[in-house]
Amino acid sequence: MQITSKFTAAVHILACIDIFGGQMRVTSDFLSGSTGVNAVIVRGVLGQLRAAGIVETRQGSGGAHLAKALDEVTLYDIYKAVDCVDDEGLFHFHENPNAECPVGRNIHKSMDGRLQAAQAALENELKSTTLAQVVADTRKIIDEE
Amino acid sequence: MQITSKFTAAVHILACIDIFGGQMRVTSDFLSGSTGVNAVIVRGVLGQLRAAGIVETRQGSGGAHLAKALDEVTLYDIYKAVDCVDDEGLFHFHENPNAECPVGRNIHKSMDGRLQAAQAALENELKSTTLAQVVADTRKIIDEE
DNA sequence: TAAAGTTGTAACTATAATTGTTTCAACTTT
DNA sequence: AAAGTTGAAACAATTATAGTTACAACTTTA
Repeated sequence: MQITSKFTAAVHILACIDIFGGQMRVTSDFLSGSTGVNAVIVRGVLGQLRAAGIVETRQGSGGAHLAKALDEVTLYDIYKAVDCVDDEGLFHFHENPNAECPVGRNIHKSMDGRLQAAQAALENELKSTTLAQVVADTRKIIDEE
Repeated sequence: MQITSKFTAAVHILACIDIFGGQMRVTSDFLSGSTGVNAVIVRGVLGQLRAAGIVETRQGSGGAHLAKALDEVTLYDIYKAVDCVDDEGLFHFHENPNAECPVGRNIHKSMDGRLQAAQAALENELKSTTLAQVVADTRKIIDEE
């Protein structure tokens, strides 16, 4: 099981928009070239980021732009935007526990809080890092190359 | 994206082994009935739990038994046993970033540590709860019914 | 020792999720 | 009007998950 690669692709995309946005028009085709992700998928990700208020795009003119400051976007915002984990939660209960068995009808209840806590721990960690930090690290690595 | 339901099924199975193990033989067929999970899948999960040293099973005689005290098994041990997340990690990098792009060839490096930290936060939370706690909660809920 | 019941496992199927692809209308700029 | 772009629908390919069928190996017990 793995979280969709659209998440890391989205971070990559946002880093590109910041790093290359000054010099050129950052189109879905360019982003496809940098990420290795199909241009239609890139446009899909950009659409999700747009819906979340993270980027701006326009038909025709082309080129994506950031809609927020880098330090106002956390990895969690991106994770939510690309819908890594749906409303059902990260953990997936087996679906037909037997209600006639005392364990079967209660196991969900007795685990739920703990599983939610684990998911929250993951998400809080993602909230603690901003795009500004990731882009700063990326720029630093590039400069040191 | 969701973590395999074999994880919650495994916890359910272990709770059943503890709660019903005194009174009866807890077979894969019985566990299939309580969990609603196919008996062959149950046997597969039991095999993984056995490989991890958490349960004991034997061909022929039937009936699974716990190989450890309830408070010596954490949710993390079960999560590892049923292989919820493989060696690649919870997060999944897009696979063909362009090495000729400065962002493409460095994004992995600049995100990796933070993604590992997020995964570790999840796993540490799972380490903090034992099967003893889950079974105690389950028994309590059953008693209050 | 034969019968019944069970585990372990391989091979296969069904279903769902993920990613990629094709196609084209709508839009903007030149 | 032409060129380039986004948005989105429809479909295909691939992979992952869970279920199913089938059966050999094993244990108990009658």
